[in-house]
Amino acid sequence: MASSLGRDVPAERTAAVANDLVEARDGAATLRVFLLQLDDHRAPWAQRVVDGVLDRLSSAMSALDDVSDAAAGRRSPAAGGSGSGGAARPQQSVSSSGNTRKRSFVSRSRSQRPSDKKITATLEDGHVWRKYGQKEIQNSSYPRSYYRCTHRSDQGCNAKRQVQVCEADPSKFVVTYYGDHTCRDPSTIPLVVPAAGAAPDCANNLINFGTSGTNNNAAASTTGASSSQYLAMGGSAADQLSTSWCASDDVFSSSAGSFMQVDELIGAVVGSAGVTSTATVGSSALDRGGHGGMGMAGGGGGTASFPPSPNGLGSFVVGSYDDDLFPMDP
DNA sequence: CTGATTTGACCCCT
DNA sequence: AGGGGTCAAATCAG
Repeated sequence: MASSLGRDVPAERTAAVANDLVEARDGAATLRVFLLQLDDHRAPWAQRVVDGVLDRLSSAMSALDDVSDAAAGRRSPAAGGSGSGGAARPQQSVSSSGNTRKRSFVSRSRSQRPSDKKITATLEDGHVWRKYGQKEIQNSSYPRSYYRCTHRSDQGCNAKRQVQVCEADPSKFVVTYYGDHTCRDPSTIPLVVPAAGAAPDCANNLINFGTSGTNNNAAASTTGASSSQYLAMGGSAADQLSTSWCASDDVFSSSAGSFMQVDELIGAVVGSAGVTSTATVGSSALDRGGHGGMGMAGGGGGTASFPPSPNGLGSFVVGSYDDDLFPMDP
């Protein structure tokens, strides 16, 4: 079909560019969070500037998407998730155990391109995930786990991710993200924007990259209370290991509210295109798996698996703030 | 009781 | 035909 557009741009290159854009966006989002710590006068301004950057990045990414879609001769929009092959073809079959299973093929966005891929030591990324499958993969000695955003049902958030233990370094995970979060659940925004007049020192509760939490975010394990409600930020900040795939380690110097200078931060974000996260933030994920992470919640429980959707705390939720909070200046 | 995970089965895509 | 992504019943924890 389309032939002219994508032909000039090698797929690999567009993928690389896309990846850079994703990382830049992440960095900008991170930066945004920090700029919010500024005083009331500068915060809105900084907010707008960063929003502008995010907007540009987003549009660049979508433009790139269009190009590569055209290049790949992609057919389904995959945006809403519906469409693609199967169409509406409800089927019914009987499993070996005698159960009748009806299946409706609504969204089989199979050839969806990853929006991001990271190698990380922690599975937390600030979103609440729900595991919906696990599978042994051909060329891998470790199973692959499939997660989707918890808010898929209530908000139609199509974000997904696949998690697999890194072959080269089993202490790390290869996390592949598909789709973007469209959910706007406040509970996924631990970074509470200080209400007007709120004491700024609550910053410590907003982001805490402190190392005190080296081990397990076991608390983050969903199995506890309703995972979507997990928002322990208020309590002991010391227990919160807010690691993030944004390679925060490279950017922030942690500990008790000591934040980087903004310009330093910008330099870090821009300079290091961000964010290749090999965030070796403790081996929390593994630790967690050790002490009861495995099959802690589920049924049968046999094969080794990943910790059940570790909701992350750290969190930089791109575009998660209500715009109303940041009115435009005249 | 509610909600999350496990796990085998199903089915699309390559 | 087989691999891989998803579904959904079964199971379990809080």
